[in-house]
Amino acid sequence: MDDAHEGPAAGRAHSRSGTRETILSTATRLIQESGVRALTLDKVAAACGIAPSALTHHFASKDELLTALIARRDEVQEARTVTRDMPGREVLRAWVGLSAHNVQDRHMVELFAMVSVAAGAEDHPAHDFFAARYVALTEMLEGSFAQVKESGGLRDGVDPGVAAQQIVALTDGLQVQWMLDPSVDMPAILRAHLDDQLVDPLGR
Amino acid sequence: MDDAHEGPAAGRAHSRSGTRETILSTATRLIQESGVRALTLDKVAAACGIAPSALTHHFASKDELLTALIARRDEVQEARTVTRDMPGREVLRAWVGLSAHNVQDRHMVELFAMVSVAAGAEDHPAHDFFAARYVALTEMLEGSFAQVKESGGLRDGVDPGVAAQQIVALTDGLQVQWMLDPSVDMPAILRAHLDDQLVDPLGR
DNA sequence: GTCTATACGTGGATAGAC
DNA sequence: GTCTATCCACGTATAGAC
Repeated sequence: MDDAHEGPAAGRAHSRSGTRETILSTATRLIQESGVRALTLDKVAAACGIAPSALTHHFASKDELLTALIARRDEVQEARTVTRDMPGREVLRAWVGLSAHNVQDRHMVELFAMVSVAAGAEDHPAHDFFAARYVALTEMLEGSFAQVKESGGLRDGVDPGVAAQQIVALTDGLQVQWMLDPSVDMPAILRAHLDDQLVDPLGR
Repeated sequence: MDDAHEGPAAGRAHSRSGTRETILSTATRLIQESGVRALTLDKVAAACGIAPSALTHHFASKDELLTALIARRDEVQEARTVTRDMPGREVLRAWVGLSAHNVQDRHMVELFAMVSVAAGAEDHPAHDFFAARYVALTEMLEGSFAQVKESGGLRDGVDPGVAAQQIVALTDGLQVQWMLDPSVDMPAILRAHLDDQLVDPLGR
């Protein structure tokens, strides 16, 4: 993982200060244990064995820390789902599988949903980051849908660009419903949506 | 404490507590002007011309106030879109129209998204309220889809219950994308989704 | 029952010394 | 880079006046 493109306060490539990574994994662990709402910078610092204000040197604000957590999780999940050169259809299948995996990480889903919604506000520090994130995401998926379309796998009238926006939106929205009611079957509902668009069902 | 254990839902039965309504509309106005992030209880109180702690007597917490704002908006929008006895197909059309209307209320969309996501956390005070809200919403829409299905308007394999969850999730998720990129055409994407499920397109 | 005044706790940001 | 120390905003709780 290259931390080359990181935020404003990104360090040199060689710095590799283990502290930053320690903070990220510690914060992740705390969230997985007790949820985002319970997370305070003080607790993170304490769990890291450093002073609260020492965090400031690595992450200028709480929002920045949370955003870094998500960026970090993205890398892991991207590696888990989308390998370059993967056929479009397989990307879609992997996408559905991802939502199945997320069910085991409730608090991380909460974190993700909370921060991406907060970033929707124009004055939020991570607004641009998330905007770019969604552009990249939908473009990637649009490519997958386009690939399926070229091989005649898409039903008439289904536009790859629109389909990409839909699958992303559906995924985000389902997380909200699932948080409110864990019996909501995210993968099944996603698959049903795709099956409405694909000539041949994804199967399982 | 006031009467009984009134949930975050807040009542509409004992409607006229003048001040309560003043607080709600003032808070709404402040949010529409400056967004949710900028809203503090102090500002609300100041704008209402009352002391900050006077808010406590009407809304026990900030979460409760925000939830009441959403409940209030629900009533307006419900009246705007869904009239009882409205044919299922018309409900769906009205639902799409609603998203077109929301575009004019960016900050209220932010409020809605932010609170409903926050309420996803199990320890959030409004968790149960929002869970019930989504159940009511999806059941209403499921009824509409079922009605369309009975008249043969639904494509094979489309389940009314799943379709209801999908349209709600899609709407929520699209709001996130739209906040990050206002060029996202929510109504068009919603309509495209419905047209994939309906035998005859919704048209316009 | 509704308002005011005041104070407390928490949590995030800031400044400067080592 | 990390610390100590401080400050301030905000939400919440308490006591009391009308």
